[in-house]
Amino acid sequence: MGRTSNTPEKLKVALSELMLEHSYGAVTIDALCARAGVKKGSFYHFYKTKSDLAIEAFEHLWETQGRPWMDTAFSPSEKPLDRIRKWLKCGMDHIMEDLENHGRILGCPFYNVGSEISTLEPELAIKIVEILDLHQNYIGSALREASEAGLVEIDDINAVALDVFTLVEGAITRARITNDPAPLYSLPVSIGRLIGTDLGVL
Amino acid sequence: MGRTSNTPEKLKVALSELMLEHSYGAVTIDALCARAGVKKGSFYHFYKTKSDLAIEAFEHLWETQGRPWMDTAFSPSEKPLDRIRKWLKCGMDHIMEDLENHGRILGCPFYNVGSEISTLEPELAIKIVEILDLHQNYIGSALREASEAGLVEIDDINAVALDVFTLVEGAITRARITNDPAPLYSLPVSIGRLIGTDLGVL
DNA sequence: CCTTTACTTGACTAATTAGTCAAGTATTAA
DNA sequence: TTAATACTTGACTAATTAGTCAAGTAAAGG
Repeated sequence: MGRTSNTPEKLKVALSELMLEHSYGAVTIDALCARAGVKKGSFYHFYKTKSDLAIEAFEHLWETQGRPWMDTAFSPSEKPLDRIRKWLKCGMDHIMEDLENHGRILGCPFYNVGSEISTLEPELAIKIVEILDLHQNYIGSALREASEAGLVEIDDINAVALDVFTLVEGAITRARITNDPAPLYSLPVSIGRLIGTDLGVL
Repeated sequence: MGRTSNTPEKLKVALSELMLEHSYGAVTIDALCARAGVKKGSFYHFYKTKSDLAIEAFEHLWETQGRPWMDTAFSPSEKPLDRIRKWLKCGMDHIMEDLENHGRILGCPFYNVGSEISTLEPELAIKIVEILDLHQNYIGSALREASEAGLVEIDDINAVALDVFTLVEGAITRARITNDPAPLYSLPVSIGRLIGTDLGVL
């Protein structure tokens, strides 16, 4: 009973965008509501704090963007190493789209906001870590398959998956800081070194 | 003439600490002055904005901590690859000290704040990029020497130096987000893969 | 159709934060 | 010693931001 509403969705999208365009802390409730096209009372009808909304916003971001992207790239229909190539390619394309649309490299919301809020918003940090781990598992499972197929020789697959993901996130963060995609270009070669097989050009 | 003052220094130190403990945006002028033991009027006597102070704070941080650390680690008296080992060792020690003193992994101020403010404070971002480049040059020059000494075989030394630095920064950032030093342990091995020579245990 | 109720709105208060300033103080350098 | 002045202070204003609420609206479900 009573009316229904897509206000929560609008707020999640607005916060996701604003966090990435500026920073988590720089997003005021007023600016958030303005972007969402919603009045402040509505925000407080659904959420107690910005942090509460952020947790849902990150879940939403993962479900609507992260997971679909990862599922596509890491589809079992591709050969294991091709999955990693496809992942890098899609990520790169997405970053270049941001650059065209915003004139900025926006980077990864999970890493950006994670490092910003880790000492301030423990519950939000937990959610972010959860999602980072999900990403990493995709890489781990591709490497495991590649290893089983004899395409690579890796002792500690989880450690290498972490390295690969860490290098990529580090490069994306650097790209955001410098607003320059240059640090991303060498990733296929560098990841090749980490896993012991050149990934070639994307 | 007139009195002298160490207020600017106290403010730089206070901001450096608070940025790392919380975030750049979360530091209010009031909190900053309280930490520095200084009244707000004094802050405005010396600086126009927090961003102005931050630029000097980062310079100060580099001169008093970053550069001495890098100069010690990358001393020409060490063999080129030992310099990288020493750099990692010192960094690791420093991070573990933070963990003991604050109960937190605080990470790298340049990377943390850089990714937070890159879309908001262009001049501050420029200063941060400048300092990141300085760090990277130390690695590049050690690798160049190692290469000339035949200790490693690397085509594009600058690219590999970037990779090494990026991997380390990515790992430190992850450690901050998760408040767990685990991502750092594998760095010597992983960097070994990037440069083509195992660095062994620190 | 009509009742119930979830949602919306705008106008409000309270709290925080930024920024100003005139008066006072301490130190330098002549 | 003292005059000049750089720095300090606390009390102030202004602006921003968070958060509240009573009254109104619209849709779901009977």
